[in-house]
Amino acid sequence: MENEENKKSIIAFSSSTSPQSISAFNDSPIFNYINNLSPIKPVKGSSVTQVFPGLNSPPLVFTSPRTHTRRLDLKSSQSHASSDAELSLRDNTCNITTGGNLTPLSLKNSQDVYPKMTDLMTPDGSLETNVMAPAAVVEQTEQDHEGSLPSHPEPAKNDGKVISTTQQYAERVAKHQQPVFGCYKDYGKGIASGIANQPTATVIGQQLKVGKSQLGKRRRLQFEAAQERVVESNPVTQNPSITTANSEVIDSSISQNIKNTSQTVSKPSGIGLHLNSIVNARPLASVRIKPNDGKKSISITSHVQDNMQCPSISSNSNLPDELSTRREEYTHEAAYSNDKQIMMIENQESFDQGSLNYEQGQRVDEFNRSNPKKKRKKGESNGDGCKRCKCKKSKCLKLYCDCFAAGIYCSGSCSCQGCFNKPEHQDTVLETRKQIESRNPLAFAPKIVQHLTQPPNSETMADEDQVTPLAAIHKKGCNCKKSMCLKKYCECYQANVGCSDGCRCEGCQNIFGVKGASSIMFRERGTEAVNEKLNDSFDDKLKVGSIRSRSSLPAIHKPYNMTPETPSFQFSNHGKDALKSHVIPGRYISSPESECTFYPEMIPFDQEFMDEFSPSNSSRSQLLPSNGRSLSSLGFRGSSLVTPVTLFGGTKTSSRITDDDDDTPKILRDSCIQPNKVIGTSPNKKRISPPRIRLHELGSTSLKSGRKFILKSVPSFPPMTPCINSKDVTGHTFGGDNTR
DNA sequence: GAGTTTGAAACT
DNA sequence: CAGTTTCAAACTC
Repeated sequence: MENEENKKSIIAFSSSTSPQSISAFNDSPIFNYINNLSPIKPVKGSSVTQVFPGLNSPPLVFTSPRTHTRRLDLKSSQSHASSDAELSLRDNTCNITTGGNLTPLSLKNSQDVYPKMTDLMTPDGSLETNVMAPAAVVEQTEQDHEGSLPSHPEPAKNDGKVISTTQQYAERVAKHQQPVFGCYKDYGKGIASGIANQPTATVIGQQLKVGKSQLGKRRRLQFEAAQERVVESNPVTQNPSITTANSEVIDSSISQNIKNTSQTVSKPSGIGLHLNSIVNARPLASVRIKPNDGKKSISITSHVQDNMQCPSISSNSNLPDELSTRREEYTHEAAYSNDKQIMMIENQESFDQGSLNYEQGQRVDEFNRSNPKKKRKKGESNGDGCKRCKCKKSKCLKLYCDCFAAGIYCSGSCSCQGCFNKPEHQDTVLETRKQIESRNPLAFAPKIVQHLTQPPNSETMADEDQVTPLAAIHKKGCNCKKSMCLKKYCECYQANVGCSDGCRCEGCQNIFGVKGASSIMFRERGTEAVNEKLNDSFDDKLKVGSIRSRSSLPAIHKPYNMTPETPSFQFSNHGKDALKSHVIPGRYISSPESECTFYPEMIPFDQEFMDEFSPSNSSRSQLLPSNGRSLSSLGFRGSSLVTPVTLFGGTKTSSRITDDDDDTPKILRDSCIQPNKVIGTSPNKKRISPPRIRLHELGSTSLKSGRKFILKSVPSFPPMTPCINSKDVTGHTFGGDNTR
């Protein structure tokens, strides 16, 4: 009975979008409770990036107005979560979509959002995610954690070991399989496989811990899908495959000291993987390990990109005030604060090194912030961080236009003239886009592709501190003649990637790598040079500063270049799994032991699922136990969406360390390559991370038990062209709607 | 803020 | 595919 009631409540809340229902909700004890938890004051309005409906190509913004609706169905599904594979699949889809689409920052106006994106979420149209739903559910869960949550398949057992201090709670929740935060829950495979429970439990435990320690944050999490995802992004939390031991370790480490934790979600970038999206890119996230009173603390910081915001933001009338408020808050935070500290985990072991990069990053950020001029130029973004164009003749219907190229509509912040890149001209936009794509199928595809490179010194890599280098290159290459690839005129430089043999540049001096030279060598040089410069001073030599700012975070800059926004986790295995240099859609694997640079991407779906269905999912970050088993469900993934093709088109099932085993057509692979992935790499290929941080260290047991977490990069970028259905230009583009 | 430089995109 | 033109961002003053 109780379960039924719960379900009803949840559903009712979820489904209700009417003012009355909202009002009712606001008056509910739960809501009050929530309000009491957070000091944050409600603000109205939320932002949503306007994206071209029906664009398959680069997933730009994942937000969709509909995301906020139909939550009922989702909820219902979840609460009724069954082992049904189909259901799981749908959930998974939903989740994926949610993860990508719910970028907090981008959600503002549902009506501006491309309709199709919303649809993407649910194959049958019933599973759209609703940001609110999670919160409601959470509340329900909390209030009722003792009791009866929806009937789910019996959750996996924790072997009697629970994960943390909040273990009890977690377990209870886990049993009910209630999504604590947002959409991540145990979507997809996890559910189907029935293994989702454990992870869920872990996640919940962690979240709870965090939440309890920081009510305000917790509240945000509840209301902010994105934030939820941040939490979800925690590798430990989402992966069903995470064993109890692992969970325990991680959890314990987390529980030990969650302080100063500001959980925020990375700002969504409305820009896809196109080079444009990379411009002005900043580190999305970084992991820092630093000593803290004798304890090792790991802080994961997501760096929000100023420019990744969508130009068009409007208020979302569908959201309750509270939600809107949260969104607003988030938006502001994201807009004005590039660095989002997502989580801090403290461990009791001593810290040795590894904070350098982070510190540098901090310095860089500070530098950026302290240099308005630079910042302004750099992003040419408006106050809210949205990129804006100034097209005068192209009508914003050509690739000249950053907005168009990025797949987003121009907004009021743009100073373009005769702009057609607006929702009201959707047809024109789509048509033009089609036209361009017909000319060049990959016109909207990411220009930056990553490739993993074998660590310079494999022996060195034995060191756990090593991070597998992940290099990125401009697919097409630049053609610079005068800038020597040292200015943003150069697309390679702009993307913080080195020039490659594909470049036709003259006098290349790209600090990220010179054409024709060993990328690693050059990158190292570049990084070192950058670092040196950083050490010199931040205030003088803007030029240098410019370079520094972009490259200053050796470990980080790469990642952010490529990724627009989604946070993802990455653990390096020190190159043990290093790939040979090649373009990879995302087979990046690194070990947890080394640093983790990551984007707080949260994709709630099970990685294994992805593995099985996606040929090109490689870029997605994924935690894998050393034994090769996927720790999926960590929910880390690129901001980008996973197109249906990406998710289901493939047949590959396992090891995808190299492209060799990838059946994905080259075109798909290329297009799917994600710039977004996290690259836990330092430009110089040296260990970036807080070197000594190893998961096993985090929790004394986990690693000792022989398990390692390997972060696998997952492609967040959906295949563009290949995935495009000539007919289905309509929408479902970014989310994976194509899967249907 | 205006003007210049630059290189990608578009065109031929 | 190469050459030219167009375009808007990056940059300079």
